[in-house]
Amino acid sequence: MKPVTEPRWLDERQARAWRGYRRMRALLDLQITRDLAADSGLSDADYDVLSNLSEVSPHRLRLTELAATMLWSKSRLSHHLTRMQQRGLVDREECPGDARGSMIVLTEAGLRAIEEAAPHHVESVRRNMIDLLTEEEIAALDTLSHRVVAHLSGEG
Amino acid sequence: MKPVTEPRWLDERQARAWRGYRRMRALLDLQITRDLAADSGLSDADYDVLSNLSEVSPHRLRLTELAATMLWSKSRLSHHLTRMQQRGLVDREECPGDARGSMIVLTEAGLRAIEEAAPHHVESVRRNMIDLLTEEEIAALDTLSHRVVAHLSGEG
DNA sequence: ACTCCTTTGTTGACATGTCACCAACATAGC
DNA sequence: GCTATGTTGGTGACATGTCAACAAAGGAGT
Repeated sequence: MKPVTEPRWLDERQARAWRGYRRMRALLDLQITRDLAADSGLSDADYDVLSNLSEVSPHRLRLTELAATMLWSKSRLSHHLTRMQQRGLVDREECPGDARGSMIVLTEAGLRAIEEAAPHHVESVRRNMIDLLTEEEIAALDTLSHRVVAHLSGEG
Repeated sequence: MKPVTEPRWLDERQARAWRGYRRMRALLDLQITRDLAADSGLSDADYDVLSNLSEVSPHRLRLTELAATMLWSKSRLSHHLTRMQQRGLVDREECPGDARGSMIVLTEAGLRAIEEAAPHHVESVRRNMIDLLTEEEIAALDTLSHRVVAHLSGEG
């Protein structure tokens, strides 16, 4: 009276693809983190924060907005920003029109950091992933990932 | 005298693919972690450890071996095993033939845990990823990921 | 204005991962 | 046997992430 339904195990190719994805994910992460640290002294998290801030017009965002964009919890972001603020990469400003709010601002040093880091980072991404793929594979990855993202964003 | 070479930025499709991959990675992780915790009370890390142990013949591995398979540092694994050991999922035994060594053994409870977790986990993997992809996309992901893994394993 | 509910960002306690270092041991070459 | 060197697993200090609780505002309905 236990087995609800026989589980639909993955077939060989699916299993290979899944394991490959997981392993690529792990190794790629390690390598890109290493490169980033060596080239720029930034962590992945630092780079993400700086990158998102530098991509908006007056280099500033509400904490909540930034957290939503990055798929981070507000708590995690707040903690991390405290550390980045101590290093002078970002700053907190009062939010006009909402006294609770906190505006996260890219500092001069932060801007310089991301501008110096970006070229190296792109090189790393190319070297370790993008340049290893064919046009078709890039297209497939594009389509496939956006479909999965849509699924995961849409429902729970 | 600054710019070494003009960085080879990603073109539009490459950038879309890269961002999509990153976002899929983040969301998929969150979802699978949530499902795993809800269905089995295990973390990703727990599942990985148990899964690797259950896949070898006498359900036991040297710590170093296990760490290498999982791409974890020995330190991380040692810490995590201490916690899992306190929960009764694994055990440490002396290693015959190498007095330094530590054999990591799957306990009865650990075996039961992974056996109960596996079907739910596969369902989650299917629902959130595999079943969303076409045959061709799975094939592409398989090929592509193994090429990247080979690159990252081969050299630094 | 007042109540009720939500949102915002922060904090502290705790879980987890990283790093540098260490003691115990194995192994090779002498 | 003995020494030099590398390996194994563990440890503590610290960096980072998670979670629940919180104070301070905002905002809707009346």
